[in-house]
Amino acid sequence: MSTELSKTFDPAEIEQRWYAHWEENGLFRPDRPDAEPFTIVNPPPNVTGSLHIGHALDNTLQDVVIRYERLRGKDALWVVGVDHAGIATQMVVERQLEAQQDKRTNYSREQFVGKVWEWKEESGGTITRQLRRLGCSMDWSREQFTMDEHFSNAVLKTFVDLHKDGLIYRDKRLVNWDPKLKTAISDLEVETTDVKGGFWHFKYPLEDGVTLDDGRDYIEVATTRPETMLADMAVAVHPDDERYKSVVGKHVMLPITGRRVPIVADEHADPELGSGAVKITPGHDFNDFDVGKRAGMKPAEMLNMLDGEANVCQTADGLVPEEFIGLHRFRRDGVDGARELVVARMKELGLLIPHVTKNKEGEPVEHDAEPRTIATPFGDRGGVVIEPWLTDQWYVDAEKLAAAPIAAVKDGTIEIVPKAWEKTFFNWMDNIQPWCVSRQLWWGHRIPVWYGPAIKPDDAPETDLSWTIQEQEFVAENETELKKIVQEYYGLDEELFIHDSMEDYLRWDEAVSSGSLPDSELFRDRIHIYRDNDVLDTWFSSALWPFATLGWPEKTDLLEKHYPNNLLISGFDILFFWDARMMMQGMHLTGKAPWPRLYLHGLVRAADGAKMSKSKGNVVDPLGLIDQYGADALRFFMSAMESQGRDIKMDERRVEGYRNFATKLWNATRFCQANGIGASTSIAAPAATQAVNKWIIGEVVGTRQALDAAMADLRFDAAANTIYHFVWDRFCDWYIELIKGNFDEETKAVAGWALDQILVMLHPFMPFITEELWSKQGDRADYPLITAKWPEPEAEVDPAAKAEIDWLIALTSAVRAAKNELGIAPGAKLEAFFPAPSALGRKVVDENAAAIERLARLTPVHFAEAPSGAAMQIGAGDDAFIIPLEGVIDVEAEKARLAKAMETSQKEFGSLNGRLSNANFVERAKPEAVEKARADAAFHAAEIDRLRAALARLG
RNA sequence: GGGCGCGUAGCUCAGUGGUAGAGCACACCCUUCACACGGGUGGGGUCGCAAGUUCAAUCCUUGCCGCGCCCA
Repeated sequence: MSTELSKTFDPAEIEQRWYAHWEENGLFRPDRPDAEPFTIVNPPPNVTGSLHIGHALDNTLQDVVIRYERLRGKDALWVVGVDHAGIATQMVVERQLEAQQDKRTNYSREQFVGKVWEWKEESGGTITRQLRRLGCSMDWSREQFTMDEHFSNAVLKTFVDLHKDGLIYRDKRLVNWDPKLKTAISDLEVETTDVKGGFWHFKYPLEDGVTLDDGRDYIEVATTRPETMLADMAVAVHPDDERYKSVVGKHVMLPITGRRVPIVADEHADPELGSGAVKITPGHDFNDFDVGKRAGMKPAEMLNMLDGEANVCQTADGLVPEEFIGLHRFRRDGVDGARELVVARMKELGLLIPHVTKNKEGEPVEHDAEPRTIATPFGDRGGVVIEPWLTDQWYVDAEKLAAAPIAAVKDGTIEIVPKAWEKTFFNWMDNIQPWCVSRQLWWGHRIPVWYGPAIKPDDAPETDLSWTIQEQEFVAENETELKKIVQEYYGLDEELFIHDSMEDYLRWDEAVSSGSLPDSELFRDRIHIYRDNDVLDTWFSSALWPFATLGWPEKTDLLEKHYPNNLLISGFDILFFWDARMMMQGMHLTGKAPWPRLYLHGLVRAADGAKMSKSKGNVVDPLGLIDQYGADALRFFMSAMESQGRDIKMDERRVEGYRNFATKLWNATRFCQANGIGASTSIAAPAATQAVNKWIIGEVVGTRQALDAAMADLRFDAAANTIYHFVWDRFCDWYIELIKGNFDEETKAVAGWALDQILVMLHPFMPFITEELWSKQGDRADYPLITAKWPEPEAEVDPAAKAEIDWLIALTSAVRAAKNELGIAPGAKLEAFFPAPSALGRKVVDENAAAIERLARLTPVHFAEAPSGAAMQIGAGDDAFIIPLEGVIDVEAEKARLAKAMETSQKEFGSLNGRLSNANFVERAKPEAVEKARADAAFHAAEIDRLRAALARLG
């Protein structure tokens, strides 16, 4: 029996109650050992994070899919977890320390990491609680964290395996260095922004009495970063540049440092740009680094003039004047830096070439620099200008790993939806750069590499002592393995002393040479090694998410069954960061594509189309929307607006509209209950004899087919709109109206069944209200909707019933429209004549007299000629009703109405007839098109006749 | 500079080689016993501009204009 619903729909109470019920009863992952698996993994949000509108979209779409597949009987697994988010999380905890006038470096690494864990335990669950409010049906029982032991082991194994395969290596080269966070970041984490800057022109004096062909004794260079001249190592000119051919191979004397550097020929120098000569700072510029290498410089020889915080330090040649040491690279917080001082000194030396403009009076005005817009790299987290910096870092050979994913997308093993993204994907993958994966942080997966002194290679000549300054790398998953390989290298009987950091090792080394520690603490007889300080890029670990969450590298049953996953849904903004890297790691480590399909959705934008951001203050909080309209309404909004990757503009009115939709369904169910319509007793459609019941069964079938088709193509908008229109326009507006006053057993059974089907089909989009209504429609405690059965094609469309009801709807609509236009009260019941009924028309009128009286408000209907006199004429399909209204209607208004209809039909007929009389159309168009045109033309011809007769009747 | 996407009713968006739709907004009507977060009816669009392909173009092609994003 059904339980009476409250008069009003209160989402908050229902949401809270049902979510707890589902989770407590394990309904997010019912035990279905023999069912076909369906698996998705969530993009793990940052453990520091809280739910924003983008999460709401992303997780709604995933939940729609997973609930749909669960209802279809699959062993649906939605893996959930959070990401340790190295930089972001470390920043949060450091900020907390700052607030207490404390800092990270006041603690040991171990202590600090302990503090991060404490914080994680305390507030790391925020976002997972919020996902629950959205109704997400993830498998919380297996919640994952990238720092979990098994996951961490997988990360280390990956590093070791990639290293073994030669796909990961240490290299000294320029990295994108974030001087605020004091870590390297990958090129994807750099955002280039145009900022206003300057272009300074300097004279570099030529050495040894050399002059240019035009007699000048200096070479002009221009730069946007004057401070880097302290580490200049060359001046480059284009090899074909006639102006400078004579000085290639000669030298200039750098002002300020007095460094003598060569003039080299390199195609990097653009003769069109500035003077055509460029200063080369290989240690602080990516292009210059390449020029330097081409000129024969080794990375180790390249001069570095900045420390990790981008303050000036002494270069290896000791030529930077003392006054520069310690200055920041450029002005910061109102304090001048090295840039400003270099410019000042150059000006004093008369070596600054001023930029000259004219003022209003036409007089020349000198400026230090030419104003310029400069594309400047910023760190996406720290927000400060990135410094190209020469360091040792670990790199993944992304180019090699990219080959398999590229092939997989090309041959369709992986389908990217929408397809337009494939081109972007290829463009990036084809030009992929080595991936810098080491980060100078404490929070994260520590790189499993140790360093020790090198031993003399067998083939090294006695005179070559270069090995003595080399370090030997040991890469191992765990300490046992480490000991094994270290002892193999040094000789099996050596004992080890492992320092936890390079700093510890250096302290020990210092103590050995200075004798500052007693011999008993030095362990001179052991081999001393130390561990790499750095941790791995967070994306290096999250790239393992589709399989390491399932137990990899162990061959677990779960992994066996649920890997590869079936689908990945993510925002397009992490296509490279995460999706591509999952493909690379997944295909290399498991030999399989992580999923056959990748769905990319867009961004949720503010109502005015701007990107939401905290600084703009236009952020819409999804939890606020849930409070106001309910989670179901927000979810439905997200689904209905999601049309294959297009950005979604936030439109609160629309969320409100979907709340109204939920209310509509609530009230429709209340109405059903009030009339004895309860839960269906069968999954198959009940037997039906009445047209209206056969019709609604057919409509359910059609809706389900359209919904399945939309879901198969991941057309969330089409799926949502399909069910929306079925519920409102078919079920509520017509079916319920048609059955009012006719609640026989058949109708009650069919109505109950149709409502159940609605609840099932709508459930993926609006899980809370549907579950509530499902439970209140009948006692189904052991059969909750979340695990109910998706409608199967166990019912048929009855075309005859459909034609009958369509005719009835057309008649009703036509009568209402005519009354409205003629100003007749909508409720007025009118007597009608139906002199020449079609077989269909006669049947419908015979069998639905009550409905025609109630909806069309025609009664009685005579199958007879109408009496002469003024009357209005109503059409339904090929039929015409004559409604005498002598004295009641405005004859002129009816004439105008008919004339307007006549005009429309004539225009249509004219157009159709024109096409049909075109031989080209009849011969060359598709037969169906011709056939349809003929039928339409015939209809309009008949309509014109009917209207003409009606007008004639009016005189 | 290269690439991608978008331009359809006042707004937010679907859509199809056969003459255009939804939600909201708007106008008028309805205190009809599920629902005014409702019901009924209606107005409103040379589908950015131009040319081409085609019997037929909002849809395909090219160019242009405007907007957005990504990469350099």
